[in-house]
Amino acid sequence: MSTDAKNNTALMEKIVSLCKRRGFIFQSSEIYGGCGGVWDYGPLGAELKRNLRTAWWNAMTRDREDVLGLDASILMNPAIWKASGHVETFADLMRECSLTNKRVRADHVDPQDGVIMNYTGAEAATGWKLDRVISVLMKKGEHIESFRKRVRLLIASNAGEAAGKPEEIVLLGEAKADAVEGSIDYHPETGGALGPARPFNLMLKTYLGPTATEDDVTYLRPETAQAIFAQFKNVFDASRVKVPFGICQIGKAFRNEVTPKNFTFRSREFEQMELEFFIKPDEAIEIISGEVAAWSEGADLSEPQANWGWDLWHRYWVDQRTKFYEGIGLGGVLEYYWQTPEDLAHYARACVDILCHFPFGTEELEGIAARGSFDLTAHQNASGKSQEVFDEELKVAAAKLSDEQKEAMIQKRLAAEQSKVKGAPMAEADVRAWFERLFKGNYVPHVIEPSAGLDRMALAIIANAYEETEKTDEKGKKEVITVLKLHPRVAPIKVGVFPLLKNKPELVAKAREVYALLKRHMNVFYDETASIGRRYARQDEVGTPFGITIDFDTLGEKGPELLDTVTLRHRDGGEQERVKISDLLGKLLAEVS
RNA sequence: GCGGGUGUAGCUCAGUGGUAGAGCAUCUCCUUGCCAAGGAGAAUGUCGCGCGUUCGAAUCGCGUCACCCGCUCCA
Repeated sequence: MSTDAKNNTALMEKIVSLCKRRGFIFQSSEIYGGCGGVWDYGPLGAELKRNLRTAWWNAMTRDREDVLGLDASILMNPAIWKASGHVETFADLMRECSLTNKRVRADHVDPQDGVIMNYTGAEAATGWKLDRVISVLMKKGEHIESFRKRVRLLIASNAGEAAGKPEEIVLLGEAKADAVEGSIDYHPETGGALGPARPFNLMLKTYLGPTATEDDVTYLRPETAQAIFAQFKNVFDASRVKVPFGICQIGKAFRNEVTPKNFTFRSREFEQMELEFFIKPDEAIEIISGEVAAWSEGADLSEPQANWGWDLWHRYWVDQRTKFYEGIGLGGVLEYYWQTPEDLAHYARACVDILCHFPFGTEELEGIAARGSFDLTAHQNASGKSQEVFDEELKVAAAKLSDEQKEAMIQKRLAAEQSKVKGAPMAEADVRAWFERLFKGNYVPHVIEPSAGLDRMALAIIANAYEETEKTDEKGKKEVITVLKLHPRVAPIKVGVFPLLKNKPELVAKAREVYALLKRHMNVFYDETASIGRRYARQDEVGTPFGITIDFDTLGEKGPELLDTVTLRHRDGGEQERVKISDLLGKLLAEVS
């Protein structure tokens, strides 16, 4: 491992340790030896997550007029997961290459010809050993030396750093076995022997109903989005909204990750915050507004416009989400990855990953995808229930189009279908049928989906707030001071209240008074033990942005002008100011909300 | 899933076959007039879990669980 990587691993370990020590995050079921890939939030972690949830909910729905909230259940009719493609994609039997662990679908192995070569194991100069039989297919026409080189490379890449350089790996007990033709027991690319066929379903299976038969199988949702699509029509009908509008939801989702790792970053139970923002198809915009606005560098994205198509809406949401992250203190550490046409799923038109710097690398916090009408159409087809909306404005505008204008739109779309990078083009008859509905004012809305992970967000906040400084005291003793520079809006504790000395009842009484005053409005921590410096330090370590100290001036000992004033200490920089108790609440609320 | 590593007090770690330790943190009392001060005392672990070897296991062996690192996976 490089020095950087070691430092980053050490940093991550310190963060994990702080999280446990101070009650942010604990390992699940720890007293029973833990439980893989799941984590519990302690008192401070619960507050942090709650603050993030509230910030997201306010930004996405409460502060807007065009987004509605939803709170759907985790368990749903399994037909939803069939329609969405989740069951099909992950219920397949897969076989794993014994050399590289690359997986192939069991029913999709191309037949191979060649000679089977067996080895009893392998070893390396580093002392590393592989003590199991390796069976690899030497393909027809492959030279024995290039074959051996290839095997060494595959072994090295799977063993990681322990095995050292590939060319220094020694293959043991080489033995030529049978020649095979049309064998489906070897990986088509690597030639490694394939293991038994096993299901690799990333969804957590459960039984709905006490009889627990195969008929009762359902899944814990692997994402919250599908519930929004499934309830789209109900929300639409119940809320007197018009497209464009959105539905957002916060909730738990579950995935049987093969390898949970990086603390809470990839876990099997996690919380998502998702918005499905429904928009008109571009063709509808063209009919109503005459044209679809084009994006250019520096375009004004602050206020949505009637002539925006999916591209501008997509960029608008990237902009909105960026502003959100800036508002919780993650502004400076974000990166963006615009997926290329090759990266994109066949139904997606564009997808931006918002990435954030973590000690273990730059990883995805949120994905913002333009998914067209893929999801609603899939549910419309599978359920047989129309997911179309009727748009009066569109119907009126379409009625004014000439037949030539209509045909020109159809031709334009047909050409676009032919030049698709991924997926089959839509048949002409289907395109014409779709326009037929559109001209009458009916369409299935398209969607922009900003999908964020709450646990990742919480981890990003903690990791990026973590700061160590070395301090030397009067005796020359060096010590490391840890500060979590959390944004006041997300900090679990907003302010600490301290009497300067606990053996002076007047100070304690006054401090309790201030504590009671603030407590009803924010999370406040009262502390009277140990020295004032230590109390400040304790709060710095958990990211409390403010400290209030009640001293003898507060009691009026230095004159009436300081009576009922306190020291307000700022975590970042440590500067102090004298504030009247009556001004405290307003001043603090402005900072923390 | 494969390979490597780790697992001892809340945290960081020492302890390699013979009665479980240190520093920090925690709690109590005293002291303390603004940035991890000092004193006195207290509490805290069947050494991840199970099985085995041994007169005797934190220590040796096997298994298992969890975490970390490297592969792999991540719709």
